[in-house]
Amino acid sequence: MPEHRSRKDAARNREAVLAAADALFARRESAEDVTMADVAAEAGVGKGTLFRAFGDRVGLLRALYEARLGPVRDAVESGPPPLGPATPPRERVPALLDAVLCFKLDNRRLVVALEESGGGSSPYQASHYEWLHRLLRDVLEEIPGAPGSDFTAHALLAATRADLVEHLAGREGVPREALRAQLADFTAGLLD
Amino acid sequence: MPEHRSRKDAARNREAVLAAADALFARRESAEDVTMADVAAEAGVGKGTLFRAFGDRVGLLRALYEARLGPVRDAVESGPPPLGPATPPRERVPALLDAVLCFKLDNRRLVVALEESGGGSSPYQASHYEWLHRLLRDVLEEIPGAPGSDFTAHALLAATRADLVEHLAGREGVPREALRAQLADFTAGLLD
DNA sequence: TGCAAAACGGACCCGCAGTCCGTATCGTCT
DNA sequence: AGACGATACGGACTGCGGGTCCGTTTTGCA
Repeated sequence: MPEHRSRKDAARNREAVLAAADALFARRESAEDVTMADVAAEAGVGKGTLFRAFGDRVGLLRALYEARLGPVRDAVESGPPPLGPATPPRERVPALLDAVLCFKLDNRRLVVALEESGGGSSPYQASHYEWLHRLLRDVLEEIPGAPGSDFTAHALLAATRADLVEHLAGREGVPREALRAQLADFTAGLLD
Repeated sequence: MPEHRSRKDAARNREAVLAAADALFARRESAEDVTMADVAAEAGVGKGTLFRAFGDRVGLLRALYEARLGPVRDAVESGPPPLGPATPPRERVPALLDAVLCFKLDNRRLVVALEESGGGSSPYQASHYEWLHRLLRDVLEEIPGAPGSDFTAHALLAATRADLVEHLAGREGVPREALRAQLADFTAGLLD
């Protein structure tokens, strides 16, 4: 039993807001022009409710992000190869990066919004980035002959930055499979 | 002779604004909390003047950026090795990346501000990015055995993203030389 | 010196994130 | 069931920053 169950209306409103935000991000061109008031209206809820549930804009974005990321996290932490922990490092690195790339392709607008939000040096302070970085670094560490896995992990993840993906896939129209292939080539080039 | 000399007061105010913005970015913690009104006040100028001279916030940032970038551009386009055009490709690639990294280290706050500004998929629409990308890609192209130089150029540049640099050098306190060495190792790993 | 064009500057407007507080709902205790 | 404290609701309200407007001042040419 959870210590303090949240009230039923609160829980339902939370879901409504999440769904509304999802719908709006899907519908609108850029996440930039989805306002908090829009989300509240779409969810049929007051702004106060929205902010109480998520704190601020970034909180909402993060909540959505975490929800979408869940399956990937599971696949990585306890799934079968080539993503799961039983995979040999040399195969797992490209698999991880491919998974990240696909995730960002599937959630472009949301991820762009999240990576841009919160001035200063986000997205590098977000917990999911730290998780991913650590994981990738540790896997790289197990491949002999790779220098500076910490920076290498950062650099590889930087190649999947949301706005780069958006630029290539969205603005320049590079097809999904081509992008995946290029990223795969790139990482392959590194690991030899 | 320029076709239309701008009026003397206009020119002087433009310089004053540039200098003021420079000073403020140097003084304040983050570029995020330098407002246009601040810049105008520091320059001893009205907001109208500021906006007439630079169009908008991004315009001001770009102007500052171009001014700082000028020397680098010259060194790359017509300077001596290892940056200039006479350098053999295999040496020029790391030299270029090192130059970019140093530039971003020296202009952290400004570059972070510029890369974050203008929603959507900037910084990939900025002309200087396109210039840099093309250049790097063309140099890579001349190294045999490197696949997909277009994406590779993007990926390498992504490793010098301003917010990553800010995170490592600023937040985590990685020393300048260490960062340069890590980037050098990384690119060396790719080119073999 | 006179006068139009160009530039000035700060009051003003607008849109949005985030707050506040009077009202409505929940769930529990008797 | 009734009632009452705790919790949540919602939308009017605030603060702030980017960008505009327009009456006033400066410039530079004749």
